Amino acid sequence: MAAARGLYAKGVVKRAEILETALQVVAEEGYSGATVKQIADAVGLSQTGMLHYFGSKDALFREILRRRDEINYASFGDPDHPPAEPINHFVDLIRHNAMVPGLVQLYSRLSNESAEPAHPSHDYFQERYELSRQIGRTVLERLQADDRIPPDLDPAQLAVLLAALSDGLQTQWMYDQSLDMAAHIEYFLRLIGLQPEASPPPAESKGRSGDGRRRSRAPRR
Amino acid sequence: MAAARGLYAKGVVKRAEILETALQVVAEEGYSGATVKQIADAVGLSQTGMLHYFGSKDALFREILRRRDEINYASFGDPDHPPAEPINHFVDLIRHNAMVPGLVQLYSRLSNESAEPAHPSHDYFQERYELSRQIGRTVLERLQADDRIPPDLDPAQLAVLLAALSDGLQTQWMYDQSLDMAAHIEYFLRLIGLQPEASPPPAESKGRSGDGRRRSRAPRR
DNA sequence: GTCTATATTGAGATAGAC
DNA sequence: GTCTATCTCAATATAGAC
Repeated sequence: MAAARGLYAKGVVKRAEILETALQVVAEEGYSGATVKQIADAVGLSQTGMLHYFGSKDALFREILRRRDEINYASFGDPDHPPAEPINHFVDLIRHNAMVPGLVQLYSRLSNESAEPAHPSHDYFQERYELSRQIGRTVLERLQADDRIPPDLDPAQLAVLLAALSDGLQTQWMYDQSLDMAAHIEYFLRLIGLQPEASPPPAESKGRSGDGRRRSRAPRR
Repeated sequence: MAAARGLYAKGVVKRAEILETALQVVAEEGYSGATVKQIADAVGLSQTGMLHYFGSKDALFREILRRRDEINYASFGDPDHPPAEPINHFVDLIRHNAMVPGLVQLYSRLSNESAEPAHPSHDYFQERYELSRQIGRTVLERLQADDRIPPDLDPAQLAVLLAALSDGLQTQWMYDQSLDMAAHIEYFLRLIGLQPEASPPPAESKGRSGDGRRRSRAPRR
């Protein structure tokens, strides 16, 4: 009945170990280096030996991306315990992406290849998109409650736009790494009138002066 | 020396014929149906017979997308002779995309798969992105000159955002066809304060009344 | 649990006849 | 110019030994 847990302790550890290595291989070697064989070699297992832990190539790569999300959430904000300034963390995450071209490529390709309903990773990505939009919406509602973006904006629609921008900027960036993804997201945030976080609670009611809300435009690019 | 032109008249016609058929196959059968064999069957040629006109699968698919752009430009605005209202044509094009899922998928996949510098279609997409941004920038500058978007916006940055939105919305749409891509683009355009086209030139200075520029928010979704 | 070795599949490229 | 038939190649899945 161990199948109920699905994995023995040792398997769990090994699995995790494989994912860490795979993540590194992809990040370093790029998407082309991301073949089952390459990863198996890096882990020091045979192809079959490694696939045993995941079942198939698709499942393995799906898990790589899942693991990456986990790491990103940990570094850039856990959805259950959102950081103090989630919108900055989002921008940081975008900025971080520019350091790991291989992972960006892996994500872009898989998310597009899995679009067909019959694809084994279809449901994973579908849910992931729903989740991103939901997180985005929550964060934006929070900003709205804090009076940092105008009350007439629709957080749900903005969340869709942010998710689209994130994906679309990555594609353009892959063709031109001089494009500054984070700067473009920041430009968008300024467009919607995002106000900087008010310094904690200093005596003076600072940062919310009577200048309405439209601020200076983006400087870059 | 016929190689200078590269093609005989008959070849040119056949080529065009193949592309039209291929376009239909992809649009109808989806990306999965877009195998060399499937297209060759639909055209009534053998795989080799057909590939003879293009050289390779990559080149064929690249040409399919190129031909599609041609058709879209013709229907939705030629870049050399921009239509009276290019921004509406852009939105129309997005709306039109929702009618041809197979082509959207083909485009999304190829544009992501070709991101590696070594890929045969890399240059094609790289140039296509540059061109889209350039067209976008020109259109936005025009809107700015006509006082239909605020003067402090940066057309170049907005062009990048529009291209990213277009791509990113398509990806999300593939996972949820109830997402209205055109409506989201329109929402973005309202966000940046786009004013409706002034009715040609009626005596009354209408449509540019003193309401500043921020208009009502998007209604949908 | 892990390996080696093999099978299978699928696509695309090529050669040479008609 | 076009077809038939064949080849190569890569990649993943599977069978069965240790």
